Amino acid sequence: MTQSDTPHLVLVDGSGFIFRAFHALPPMTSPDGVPVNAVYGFTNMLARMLREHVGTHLAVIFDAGRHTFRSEIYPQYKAHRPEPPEDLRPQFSLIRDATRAFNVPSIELQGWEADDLIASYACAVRKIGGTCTIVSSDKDLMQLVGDGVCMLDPMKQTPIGLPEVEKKFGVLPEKVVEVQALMGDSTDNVPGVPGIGPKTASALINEFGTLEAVLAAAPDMKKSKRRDMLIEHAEAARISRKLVELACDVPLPEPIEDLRVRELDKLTLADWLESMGFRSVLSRLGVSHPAGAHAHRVAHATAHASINGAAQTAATPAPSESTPNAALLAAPYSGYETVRTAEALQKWVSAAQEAGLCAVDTETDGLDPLNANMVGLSLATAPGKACYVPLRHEGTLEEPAGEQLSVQAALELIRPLLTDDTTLKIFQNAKFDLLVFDRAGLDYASITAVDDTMLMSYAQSAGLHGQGMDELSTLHLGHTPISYDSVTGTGRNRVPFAQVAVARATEYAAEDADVTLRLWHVLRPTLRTNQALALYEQIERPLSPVLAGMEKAGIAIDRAELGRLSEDFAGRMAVMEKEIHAAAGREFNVASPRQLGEILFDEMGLKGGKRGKAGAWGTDSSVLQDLADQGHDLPEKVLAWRQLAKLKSTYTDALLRQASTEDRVHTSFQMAITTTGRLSSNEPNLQNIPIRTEEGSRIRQAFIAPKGKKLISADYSQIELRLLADVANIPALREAFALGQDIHARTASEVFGIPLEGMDALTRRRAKAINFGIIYGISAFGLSRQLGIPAGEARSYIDAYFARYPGIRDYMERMREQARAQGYVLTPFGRRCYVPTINEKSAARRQYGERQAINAPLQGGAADIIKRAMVRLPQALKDAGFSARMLLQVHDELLFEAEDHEAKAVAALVRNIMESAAELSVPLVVETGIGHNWAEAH
DNA sequence: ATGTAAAACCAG
DNA sequence: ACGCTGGTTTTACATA
Repeated sequence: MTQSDTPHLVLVDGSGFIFRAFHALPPMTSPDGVPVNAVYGFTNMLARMLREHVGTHLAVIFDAGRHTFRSEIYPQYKAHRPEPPEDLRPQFSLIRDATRAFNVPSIELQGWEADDLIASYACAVRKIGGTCTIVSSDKDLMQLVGDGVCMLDPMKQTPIGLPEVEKKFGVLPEKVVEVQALMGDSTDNVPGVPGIGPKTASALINEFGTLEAVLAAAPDMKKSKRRDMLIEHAEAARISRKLVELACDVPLPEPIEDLRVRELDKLTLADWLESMGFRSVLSRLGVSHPAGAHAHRVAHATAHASINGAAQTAATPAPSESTPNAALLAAPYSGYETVRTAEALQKWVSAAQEAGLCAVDTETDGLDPLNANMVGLSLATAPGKACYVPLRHEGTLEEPAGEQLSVQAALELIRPLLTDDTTLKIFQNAKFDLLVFDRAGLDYASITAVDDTMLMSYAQSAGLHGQGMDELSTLHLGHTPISYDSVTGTGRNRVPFAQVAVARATEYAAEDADVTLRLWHVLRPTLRTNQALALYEQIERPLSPVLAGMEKAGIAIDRAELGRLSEDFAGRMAVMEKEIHAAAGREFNVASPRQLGEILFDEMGLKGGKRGKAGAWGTDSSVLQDLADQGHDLPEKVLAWRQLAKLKSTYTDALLRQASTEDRVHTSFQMAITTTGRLSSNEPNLQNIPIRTEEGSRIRQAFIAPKGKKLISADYSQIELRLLADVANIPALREAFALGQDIHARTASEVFGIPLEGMDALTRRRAKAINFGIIYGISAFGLSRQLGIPAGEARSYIDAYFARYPGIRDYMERMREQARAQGYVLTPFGRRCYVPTINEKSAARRQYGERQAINAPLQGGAADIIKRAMVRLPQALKDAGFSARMLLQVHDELLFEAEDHEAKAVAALVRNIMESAAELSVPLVVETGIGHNWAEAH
């Protein structure tokens, strides 16, 4: 080591590092079975510090004990900290072993936090003219940055200097304590001033300079909640400042000169690394190592753990990484034509037909295609070559819209193009434009030869990124199109598209068509290379006009009945509200969970409250139900009130508002939202109409068939479990389905070893919960909570389940492996479901990714199957001579409207088509029902 | 005034 | 952190 006059002291925040590494790294164990992931991360980091010899002096600083001067002045300080997790506890002493093995001094001092020691060493080294690097990402240490002191993020290996501190706190390091005093810190229980967050705090400090100056200025501020809070909580802020300010004058347990970087004792180090199984560290250090054991990672850990992140698995290149050809990138996104005459439009139509393809886009005065009017349309025939046809622009006195074709005239000119099945029409989200044309007078069903870039992208990248045009353009073309907001303005400056100047509208709208066309050129080849062509051509693309028809049809509601329900709910809520206020002892907003929490747990002093992330009391239904079960009156009443409030606001009132003058509600199905291939429904969401409670089912009764007709419901029975039996190839489950047995009872019989005959309800319920749990990627914790049994018991159920059905465990592991290796899993029909979080460092997020990977093929496979049936059904109904219409899809259920006299025959046909939509190793079973309303049919 | 996050709860 | 996939409403708060 070189001697140097100006020491450079590296201080490693050992305590901070342990927690961060523990949560960031996958679980792993040493050869003798002790969890060591945090130790491994620490060892790697320390090795790196020594290898890159960033400093002349080095020490690792630890916390010592829980009691410090901070808990003296504020007993709640860090009081809510839970005990460290079980897997972390044995690692604390191992990390101290690591410092010894590396011959690095470790320093701690009773009564002081590591942060204070670090601050004191930093001050001391600065005083003697040296420099200091603090290896930590703890924001509390950022106040020390500057003047020879900098920080280094130990995981990301990125420096934290003045710019980073300023970005984080909005002020320079010397003002950080002032900001922290105002904003507080919930993780350490530093109170701060309520209602003041990072933004407000830094704004105040930048204005007044110090906490004291802010507090002094508070009484003169304009009257506001903020002013009152500053005055009321001034003392809390002063205490907070004392809590966050680090002590610079702690006596140094080791003089700085003793911290000079020491020689490694390679044998000691190699021995220790060997005992921990850290062979990779050994070889990286260039220390010769004896042959032997290596780190054994537990079953669920990725094999690519590394704090450098160097060995991340690479997902298969997404379509985004394909290189668009040069012509696509070269043509400018400008120079578009405004089309104002029949002749000009005719020329564009001819050009499109000559090219054999074009992109089409419509502009409207609204986002609901069933109520929006066409304001203009655009065509693109080649990259960079596009036009806009204004139709309903209004213009102003200074800037008249100029000559425009009528909607009628334009439609007649473009009809031959749209109905020409030798010219491909490319849309981004075709369903929307189809319905816009339909409303304008051009039957959507007559539009042929359609491609949809949104669906082309979704079919190969669900879950990887959004499928909006702007996002796809930025991703694949490297070009960000003009935003809609910049054209129409936002907030109260927003104008309808019809009032946008035609020249500006042309730049925007023609570009959209141009971008759509270019996206097609990029996505078309990748559909094949990503093996998504069949999925797109046979499922997604043909489904689009089917959904358009369903949205257009809508479903009839019983307006009078919904009105009565609303009244009924309102009346009962009013009574309950009075009772609730009486029981609470004062009036409050029953709809406010926060106020309710204060009443229950602060004022009434009830026990059993849990605080959420933001520190607010949790008052969800499980909490209230627990309190009700203890005999408390108020929580039970609130539960009942909430149920009615939900039903009224979300369903009865909203449906009455949304229904058309013909008393039908028209949902919108989103085709490219979910990560699994499911549809979603919104405005209104008709996929979550209540059914599970008595009150809720009254709302379903208000969805009706018009006079002379019936509703028919057809739903797949246990489709996801059938897929599981098929995909995981579980003989017992397959047999049960083949025999038409009660699948949950059969599971109970297999797993608990009791006869199928006379199965008791409780045991069956447990088996059912496990079956569903498997589909969702179960944990013992989750199952225990679901069933209200101890976690240990739940664990033993799961073990018994896996012992009986080892194929399911294999399936789960296969999906985890696939997701890790490729970044996605596949449904049985080849749909890719990306799982972007699968290789994350945080254990929680990674496990979430693993559950997604297990669930997606089942949920997505079911979505594929019902979509296949939906694509076939309209034609099948028509071919059979039925006038019946498909109205809704609810994931495993389809709802139809049919003439009274054909209802039974329609139900039989529907069942047939749905059951034959896929050929699995287990039968698909569909149950149908017929009724005057949805509740009856289901 | 307008936008957004968090909490709560509806469905499969 | 705590089983998967969604959407809507409300409150509470930050920002224009």
